[in-house]
Amino acid sequence: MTSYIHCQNCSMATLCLPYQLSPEQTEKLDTIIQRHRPMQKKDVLIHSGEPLKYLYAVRSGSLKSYTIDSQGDEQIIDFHLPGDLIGFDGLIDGEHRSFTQALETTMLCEIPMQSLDTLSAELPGLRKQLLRLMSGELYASKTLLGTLNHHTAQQRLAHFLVTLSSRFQQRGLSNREFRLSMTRADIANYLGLSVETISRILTNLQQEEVIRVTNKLVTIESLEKLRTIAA
Amino acid sequence: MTSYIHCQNCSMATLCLPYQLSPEQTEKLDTIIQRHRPMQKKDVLIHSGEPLKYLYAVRSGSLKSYTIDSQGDEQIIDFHLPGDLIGFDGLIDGEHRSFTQALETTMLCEIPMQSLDTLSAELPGLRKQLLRLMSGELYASKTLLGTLNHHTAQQRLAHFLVTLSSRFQQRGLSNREFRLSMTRADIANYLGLSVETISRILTNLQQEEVIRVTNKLVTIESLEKLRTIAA
DNA sequence: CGTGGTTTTGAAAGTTCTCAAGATTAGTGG
DNA sequence: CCACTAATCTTGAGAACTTTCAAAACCACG
Repeated sequence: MTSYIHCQNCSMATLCLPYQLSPEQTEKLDTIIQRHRPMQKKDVLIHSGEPLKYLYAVRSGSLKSYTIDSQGDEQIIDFHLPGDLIGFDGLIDGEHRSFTQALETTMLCEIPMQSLDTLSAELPGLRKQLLRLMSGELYASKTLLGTLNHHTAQQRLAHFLVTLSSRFQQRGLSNREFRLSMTRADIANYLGLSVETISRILTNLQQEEVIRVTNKLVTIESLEKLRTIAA
Repeated sequence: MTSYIHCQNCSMATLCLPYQLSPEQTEKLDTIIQRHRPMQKKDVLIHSGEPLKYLYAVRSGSLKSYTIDSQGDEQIIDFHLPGDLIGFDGLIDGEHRSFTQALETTMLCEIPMQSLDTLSAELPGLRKQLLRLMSGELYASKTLLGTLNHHTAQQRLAHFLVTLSSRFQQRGLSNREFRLSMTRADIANYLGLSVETISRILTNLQQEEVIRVTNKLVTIESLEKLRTIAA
């Protein structure tokens, strides 16, 4: 056993493709997976329009996905945390549909699409998990749509923080205290608000003793209150 | 050959699961597909929380999918046209995540999820198309997210009409003139606007000679202008 | 320790919403 | 086929929320 990372000993396995696979099957999956070179903050992993040869799984760090609109502006559509898979939106026609950029130092696994397809013919659990992961992303995206459509700025930001909190918890991290790897501008863009509004609401939530914010570090003082606001 | 509908002679086949399947494979797919009883306007096909046993393909008519928020209000997340598949958001845990209701008289095909999975092990083209369809829905959902987030009410509605137009065109119908099976309130809800705003903007677009609206019937007088506005 | 990027805060300006009422359309039963 | 009722749609005016513009404070990196 080398010190290299394998699906068999990856702490994100239950969130990722191996979920539902037996140890032997996981080993099989592991053989098709490659490690990607480490990425530094601001490095771009995927350019929109590129052929989709690989899916990527986040091992550590975080990234944002975005499109560029007709005026050349970014439209952030996703933040990726460890255990997330990246690239599903390109399966329509085999071309990536968005850009993906590292928000901090980030490690990734690289999964050749073709091998994955071949293997999924053989492993029902893998097929199922692929559909589950896409379905989950679809669900998150539609939920977000509902949230943004029908909620105030404060509710949107609260929803964002609650969602982040539970994603960190799923990953074995604290759901009460975490670091925002994205800027306020990124959050604003993602939620369809202005930077100033994000800043003001963070200040408000702090005054109401729902959260505490120190630069990038967020401490949730009352998750209950935050959930109530988000509802 | 009976008069019954089969995948082999369905005009929506290229938008639906049979895309990429050979005639023999399509026939195989057809054997697992059942016809669903016709639905009338306001009939509810799917209740949120129900176990997902079937995916549904729209043959004719249209439907809306929505969730109910904590205040008991509808949040419309999708409109379904012929050729669309319904149910993908429930694959996470085998439970439907939203309600789906007919907007008019509607015919559906019923696809048992289990048989579909079994068959997809055998047919790579079916696997691929399943992923394509989900990916397409994901892409549409994220694009919409970007649109709603960063655009004005007029841009949103224009985008909605342009998207509908091209969906009708894909289905062999006119992209210049079509009937809105949903109410203004449904559109407003979907786009995160108020009914009044929808009404006002439709009037504006008419005055600017971009579209003509007579009740439910929309005629696009300048698709080019509409696209420019939507951008 | 300076420089650039990020965040915060204030005040004015816009866009969209809410409320209210009237007009039109669709659906139902006689 | 008409009349009636409920639902949908339109239009106006004031209110509310969020944005934009502007400037200062803060942080991070070389």
